[in-house]
Amino acid sequence: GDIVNLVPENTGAVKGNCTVVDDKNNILVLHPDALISGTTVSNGLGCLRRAILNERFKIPTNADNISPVMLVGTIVHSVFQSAVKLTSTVTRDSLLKLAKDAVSSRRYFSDMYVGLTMNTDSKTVLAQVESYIPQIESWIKEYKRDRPTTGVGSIDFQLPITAVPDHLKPARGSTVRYNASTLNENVWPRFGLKGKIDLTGKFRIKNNKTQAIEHSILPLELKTGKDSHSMEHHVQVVAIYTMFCNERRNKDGRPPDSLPAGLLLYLKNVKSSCVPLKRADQTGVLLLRNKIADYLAKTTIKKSTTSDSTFIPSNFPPTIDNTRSCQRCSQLRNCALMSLKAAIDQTSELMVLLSQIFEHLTDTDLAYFKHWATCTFLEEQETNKKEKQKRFWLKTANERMSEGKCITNLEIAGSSQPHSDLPDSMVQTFKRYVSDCGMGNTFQIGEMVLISGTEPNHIAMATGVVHAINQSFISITTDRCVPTFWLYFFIDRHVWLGGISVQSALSNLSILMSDNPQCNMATCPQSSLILCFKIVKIMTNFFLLFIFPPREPSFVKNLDFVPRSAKDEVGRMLRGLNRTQRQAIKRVLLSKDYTLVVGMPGSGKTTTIVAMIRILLLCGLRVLVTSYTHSAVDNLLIKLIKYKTKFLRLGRSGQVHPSVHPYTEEGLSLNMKTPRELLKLYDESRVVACTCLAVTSHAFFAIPSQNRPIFDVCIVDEASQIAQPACLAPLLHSRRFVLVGDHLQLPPLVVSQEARKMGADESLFRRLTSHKPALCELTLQYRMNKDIMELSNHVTYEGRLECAHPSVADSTVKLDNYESMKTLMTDDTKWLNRAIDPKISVLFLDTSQVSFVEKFNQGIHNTGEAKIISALTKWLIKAGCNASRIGIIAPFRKQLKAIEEKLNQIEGWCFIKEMFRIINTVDKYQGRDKSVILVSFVRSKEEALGEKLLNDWRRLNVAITRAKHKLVMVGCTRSLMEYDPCKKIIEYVRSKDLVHF
DNA sequence: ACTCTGCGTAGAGGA
Repeated sequence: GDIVNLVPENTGAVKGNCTVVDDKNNILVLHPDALISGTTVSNGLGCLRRAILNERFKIPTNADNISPVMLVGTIVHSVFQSAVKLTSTVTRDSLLKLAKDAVSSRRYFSDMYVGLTMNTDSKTVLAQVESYIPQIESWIKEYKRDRPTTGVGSIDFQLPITAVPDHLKPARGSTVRYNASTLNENVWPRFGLKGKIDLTGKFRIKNNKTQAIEHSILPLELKTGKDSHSMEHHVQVVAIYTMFCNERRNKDGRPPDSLPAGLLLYLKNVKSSCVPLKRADQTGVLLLRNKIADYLAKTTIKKSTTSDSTFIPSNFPPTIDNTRSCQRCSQLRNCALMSLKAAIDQTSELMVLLSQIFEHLTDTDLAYFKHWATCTFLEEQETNKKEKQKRFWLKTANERMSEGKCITNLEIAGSSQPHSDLPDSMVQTFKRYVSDCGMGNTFQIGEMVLISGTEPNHIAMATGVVHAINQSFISITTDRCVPTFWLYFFIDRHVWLGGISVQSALSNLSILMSDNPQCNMATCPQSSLILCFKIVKIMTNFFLLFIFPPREPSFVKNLDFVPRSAKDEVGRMLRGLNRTQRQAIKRVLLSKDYTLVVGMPGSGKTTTIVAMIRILLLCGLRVLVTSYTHSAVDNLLIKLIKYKTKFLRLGRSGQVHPSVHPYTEEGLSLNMKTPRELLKLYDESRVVACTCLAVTSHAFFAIPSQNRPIFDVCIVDEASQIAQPACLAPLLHSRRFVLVGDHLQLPPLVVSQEARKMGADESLFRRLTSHKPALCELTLQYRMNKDIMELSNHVTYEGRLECAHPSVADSTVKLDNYESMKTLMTDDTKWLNRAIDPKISVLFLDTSQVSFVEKFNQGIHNTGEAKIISALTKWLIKAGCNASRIGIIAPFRKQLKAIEEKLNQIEGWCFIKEMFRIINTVDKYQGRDKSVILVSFVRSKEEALGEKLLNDWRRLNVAITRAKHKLVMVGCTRSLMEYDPCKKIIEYVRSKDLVHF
């Protein structure tokens, strides 16, 4: 069942109906849609296991992201590329200027920041970069032949004859034309490989066999380190890049005698060589690639032999057991963790090495890792199944176009322009060659896209971000000039393939298992997986953290630590809050380790967090604010802005809410000249906000562990919706933390049933709710009137919800035209009358007698219910209810579509629905409310329904707690009685006579 | 076949 791609090379190898694939003929690519990077393959040359671990645990285990040496290498590359592009004569001074510009470029700010934390300042970096200038100068002087007539970006090089393979001699004496207009090109070929070429050029050469003059496009790979001429370099550079370059650029596939070769330049001693691509190299590389792709595609999970119910991934490459190389392997800890102790031969030398990794860990600690790693792998496996369908190159451009994921028939409109705000960025504009249908709605500004040429081999030439778009033009921000070899282009939405959630989950777990004192575990006498906390003294003399078994939270006795100067202000702020909110904040202030704040629906959770942040600041504490989604983080920040509280928002500005933009790193560092200023900004920010996943990847947190930024308090909003491994990251950077959420609302989304059975949807919040002293409940709510609240109290909250105010309890929907409209209603529309009547706050419209049966067509939907909902909506608007105050909820996406179709007749509906996000799934409605909520339950079937979405208490709870004044539910009670949560709702509304047939 | 968000990326060099 595995999918392969056959790359036909030699038609002679076809025998009858069969195509021969062997060491001499043709090439087979396994899982061709899994694109493996060139570095991963060359990594696999030394140790396959390490290559896989590198992919799985993307974030380096030693927490030092980029070493100063690497930084220098990166910058030298960019200086070299700029130097090649120079149209004026290259002088020592012009090169020095390039070096200076590169070192102070904003592009390397965050890397330079990491350097600073390791005592490497920009001066040191510049000095090292400058040491390469003479080499760059001599290389360019030797090979560059300026030809002003060829125009900008076209440069001729002369290469030494010895650099060219024997059978091919440069045409006309010794001159080889080298057109260096493409730098740092993306590589995504059909061999299932991806990568970036430093420099691509066009050769004009004479073939000694045929005497013909050929043009061949060759890649050049630059190395600034030692001229090791290692296997790795040859594999990465020559085999992979050459294979690709030849494939993509030299038309008609590969004429047998054209020049498949690549150039390798070691800049340190200016040694360049031309390495021809041999068939054996090519097949060798692809065999290795195929192995890696197979390991990555199938992380089969096996039941372990031990008694516990966890699984271990069985399809993992073996250890190489070479102590010399293993010793300094950056993946050593992860290698050990994936070996899970028992699997390694006890007598091997490697065992000694690995056992050191485990020394500080107990079996319980390891079981925790094993449990969550297993859940993560299971989840990945399930996601992979779906992701495969997303892989866009398996469909034609026109198919993608019709799905709104692609814009075809684009041509270049003018040359790349420098971006006005972003340094080092270019903007390339395209225009639609045919204008039969517009493209205005295809993409949004800020979205990531891929730019491709029209030839099948020219997929993903460059990546970029949508800068502007209208019906006929689209402009893309890229970090370099878009190659313009082709006439026509298409632009695709960037589909994300690598599971960042997998990588970050595994990395977080790995860090938790590290020897870092902040992550220390304690022995657990009880059964595993009960995460809890132990106070461990760490080097900063503060405390944390994770441990099993459950440890009760601890508190200080009083609030004496609040600075005298702040007391009045703190008191004033506390008085502005209600009873339960005040208690929660006091609890947080007194806490030594952790607090859980249960924010029930409409209880002013955001208000409380905002007040909490401001009070913590007044107490002189530094606060980290996170949540899983950007919108949740920004939701808090927007309120914080109103109080003029300063903060630093980390994260891609395209994802950040526009009103928070001035506070993003990009916004705040706009006029910065040196990385030192960035360091200052980081150091001085008392409130830092970002998503959980950003913590695992952002440079702010990436500095070496002993200097890792430690916050006094970390606040995690919507914590009940965050998967446990993802939630760990921010906590590892704080001394104590506050989780805010509601475990009676929706849990983290887990797609794998198996993982869910193992408890993968248990958030850290939920896990810790068993520690009652840590819990504070915000029970006073400002949203629902008493009838709606009572329903929720009955179904979920067991009477704990209270209205914060009598005005909340008694409020009803405002319908100015209701009375005049009532006269229009007949007996036939009695149900409508009852549903709209402002005095009735909760009503269940039972469809079981009219048999509105659900249908399945790319999703479950129910047209009958959709009709009812749209009729209700129209009448509500007529009765004087502003559309913005109406919310429509269904559990299934397809039903939303069905409802939308019915509502499209309303004038200006498209605009209104987008503007006020009226129609959405239950899951997406969490955290929001509307005056009137219409719920369509959809499910109605003759036979049994089975356990599905509606069987989750928490989803039902979310659905019924979104309405302030009016909640109308539409559904087939006969079918819904199958679900216990629905049954409870139906029994309640029946008992109160709130059902209409 | 329900529900769906988060990531810039691949390589930068060392042994």
